[in-house]
Amino acid sequence: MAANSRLTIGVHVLAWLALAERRGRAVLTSDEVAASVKTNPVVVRRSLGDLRRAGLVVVRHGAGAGWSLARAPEEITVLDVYEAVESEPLFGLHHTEPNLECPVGRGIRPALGGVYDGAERAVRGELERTSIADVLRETLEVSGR
Amino acid sequence: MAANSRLTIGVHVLAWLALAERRGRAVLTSDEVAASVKTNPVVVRRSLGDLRRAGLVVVRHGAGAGWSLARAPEEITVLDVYEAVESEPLFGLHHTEPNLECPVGRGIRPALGGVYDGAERAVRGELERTSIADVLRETLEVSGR
DNA sequence: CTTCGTTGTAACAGAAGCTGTTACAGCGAA
DNA sequence: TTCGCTGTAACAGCTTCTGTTACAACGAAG
Repeated sequence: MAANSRLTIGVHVLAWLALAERRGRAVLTSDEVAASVKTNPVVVRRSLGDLRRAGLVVVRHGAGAGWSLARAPEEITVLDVYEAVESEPLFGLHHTEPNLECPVGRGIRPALGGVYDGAERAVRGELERTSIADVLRETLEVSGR
Repeated sequence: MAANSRLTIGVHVLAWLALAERRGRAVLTSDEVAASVKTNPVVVRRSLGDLRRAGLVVVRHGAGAGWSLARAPEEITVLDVYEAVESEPLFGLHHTEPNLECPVGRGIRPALGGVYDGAERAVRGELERTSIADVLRETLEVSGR
């Protein structure tokens, strides 16, 4: 499948907000964020909406409106972003119920569910190890500031 | 996205072949496998084609044709199946290149790539811990034989 | 060497999801 | 009251997945 890029967009947006804040720009509009991601402002607002519902960013309305981080970038992990933007499990079970008259068809789903749960736990544990501040630091090292 | 079910189909097919073999049916046709998965035989042949290219199953043509495992179910891991049926990475980067004039846009992709590589490694390590024989055993425990 | 059941693959339709885009109502600070 | 920005609906284009039909190719059996 063409893997979706929502996690990438979400992390990019937060890293950019974190850098702007460090530079004294506490609030960014979706237009300004979209310029860095190079996509449409509505796409960014959709992503920021997910992040806002998860409590990772706050929004200001009215004149001088825009977005900022809800807490320090050290305290937002990539796992937080993953949970904010992703609702589907990593692996899907059968689209249609397998044949329940077959012993394999009858028992395979719970058996596979255990394996998939383990894989999800592994991914989450790994994503939790990295914060937005970590990503921003590595990003700036690569881009040479 | 609606997660795809190819890994599930692949594991189901192999578990069914393993059980059939244990019961003395060394070779199954795609029709017989499809009856357990409850889907179209062509869908099963597509999955079996992936598994054959990966060396997990062997096919016989002509009269009495059909499929069987290429090696013992204890020596096929869920990771083998994952690699046989899945080509895309777990997480996608930006669809369009971000703004390279922005420090974040310039460095975010390699930084995120490191995080995603770690997550892929974690998933693979977890999938490698379970064999088709393990899945079959748990499946039969659940289905009560 | 013919027969016949099965494989391997192309082609297509329908459904679903993602990205990108336009449009516009709603909000709130100034 | 104004004005800039948000929030969201609606739509198009693209891609992928599943399911389906169709048919050429293969090879064991007789």
